Amino acid sequence: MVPRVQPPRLPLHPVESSQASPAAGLSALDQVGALLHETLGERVTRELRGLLASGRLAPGEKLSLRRVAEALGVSMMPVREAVSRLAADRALEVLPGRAVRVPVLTRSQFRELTRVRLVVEGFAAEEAAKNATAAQIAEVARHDAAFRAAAKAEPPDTVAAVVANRDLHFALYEAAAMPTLVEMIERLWLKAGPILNLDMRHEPRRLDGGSAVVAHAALLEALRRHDPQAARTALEDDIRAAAEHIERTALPE
Amino acid sequence: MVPRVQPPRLPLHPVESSQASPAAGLSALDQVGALLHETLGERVTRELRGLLASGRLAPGEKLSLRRVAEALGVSMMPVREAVSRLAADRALEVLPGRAVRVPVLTRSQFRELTRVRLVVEGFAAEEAAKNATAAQIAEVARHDAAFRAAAKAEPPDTVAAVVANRDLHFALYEAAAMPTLVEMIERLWLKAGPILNLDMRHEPRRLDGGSAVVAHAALLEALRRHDPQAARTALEDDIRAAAEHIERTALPE
DNA sequence: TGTCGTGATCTGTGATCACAGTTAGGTTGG
DNA sequence: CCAACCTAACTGTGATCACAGATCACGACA
Repeated sequence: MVPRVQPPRLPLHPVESSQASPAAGLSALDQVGALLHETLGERVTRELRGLLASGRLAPGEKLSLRRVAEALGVSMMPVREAVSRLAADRALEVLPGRAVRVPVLTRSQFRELTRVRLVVEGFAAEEAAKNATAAQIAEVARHDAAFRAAAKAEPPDTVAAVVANRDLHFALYEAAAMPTLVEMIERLWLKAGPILNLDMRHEPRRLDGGSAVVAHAALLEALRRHDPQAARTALEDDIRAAAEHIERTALPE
Repeated sequence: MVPRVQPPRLPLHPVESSQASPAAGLSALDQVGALLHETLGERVTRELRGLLASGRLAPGEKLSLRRVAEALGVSMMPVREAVSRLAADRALEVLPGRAVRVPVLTRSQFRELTRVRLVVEGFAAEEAAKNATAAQIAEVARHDAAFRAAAKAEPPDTVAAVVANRDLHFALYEAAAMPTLVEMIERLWLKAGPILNLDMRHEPRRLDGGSAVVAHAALLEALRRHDPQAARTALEDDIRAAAEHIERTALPE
């Protein structure tokens, strides 16, 4: 009865063990039960988030709850919960009578998203420049090195570049020490992720153009000088350059 | 076997028919199937949102899926979906092994939320001042009048004031013509709603102090002059005044 | 009188089943 | 050969059942 013998396995990445950093200065007993509990629904949510953020799920692609459930080896229930959450964030959309699919951004939607990102992430960059510790700056530098390596490789390692770029940005935002803000930015990236990364996958030569490399270097220097205004400008340049490229090449209508 | 004969009916408000404003310039046929289809889960989500935004659900209050389902006359399933969505937005939180409850903001969380609101809503005010049509400005003025009436009544009509204040702010944000931005602000308000409105309910004399009235007047004048900078400043004053009052009176630890 | 154990009852989570609506494919009639 | 119908498969939604863990109150023991 099964229409195809081989179920369409989704390209799942391994569970990234995002080990919570242990809070210092607590009795050993206090941290025991903390990281144990993770719901299946949360796991599926994280899985789908990763797929979206890395562009493995293309805009317009349709998902089936049952297919996803089968691919992940769980029942339909946790998938429903995950899709509900992501749909609430507009990271997925459910058509009235049909299937659930990855939203396709119109040009004007993408432009608005970019403007919001400039405001919110620009603010995060300012705060990060004010508050960043030496260790946090070093972390950003580490991801910057990884990004440059991936971009300058022959041929460019687009997958590694996408990951390094994401890590670099969020290492910066974490340095702002504003959890709500970081969550908000994650939601924005979830919306933009599919186009951004789908494009980078198709057009790896954008990497060696160097606009991102230049912006990242300026960002790091501003961070080291604790110069909020320069950090914001550098980040805005980075976002704007990527957005302009997307608008030219990968946007419908 | 039921512990109490009278199930604890939630104070549900009637379904506010938030009739979507008809998009102008469309064939009548195009909007037929649009508002027909509403899932039970979506309805419950809207219901809970209203309860949160209006402060009918106090911070720390615990909810039971079965109780809510019973109160709304639906099965547990749609409630689960609604709670999943709201929990994804941190408008509700589910304790690991326990119940789901309205989050209790710490002082530092509230401060961060306020700072983010200043940035995001300040930007929205700027854009609104640039783009607002005469009709949109009139709409804001209408809600301002309603707010002043509620605030100056004897005794002050706190419920009407909360509604008018919300309508005023979102009429402003709508004028920015950035849907993603408005959604983002709605999420912020959902987090702050419980404390803000719980406080206004307990301390109605904050209304006649007039800081909000003054800020709203300045906002309207800036809007009429299409002065983005003044609009931002007025809105920031409004947010800051309310936040300072909350910090003084209604915050734990 | 204070404290610990214990069982009933509640919690959210997950799975399974039923259903109405839609889609797509295959067949039939022109 | 093309178009229209019609059926079978698949969609998300909702309900119901089962289960492990946590809470709370009552009662026994010190």
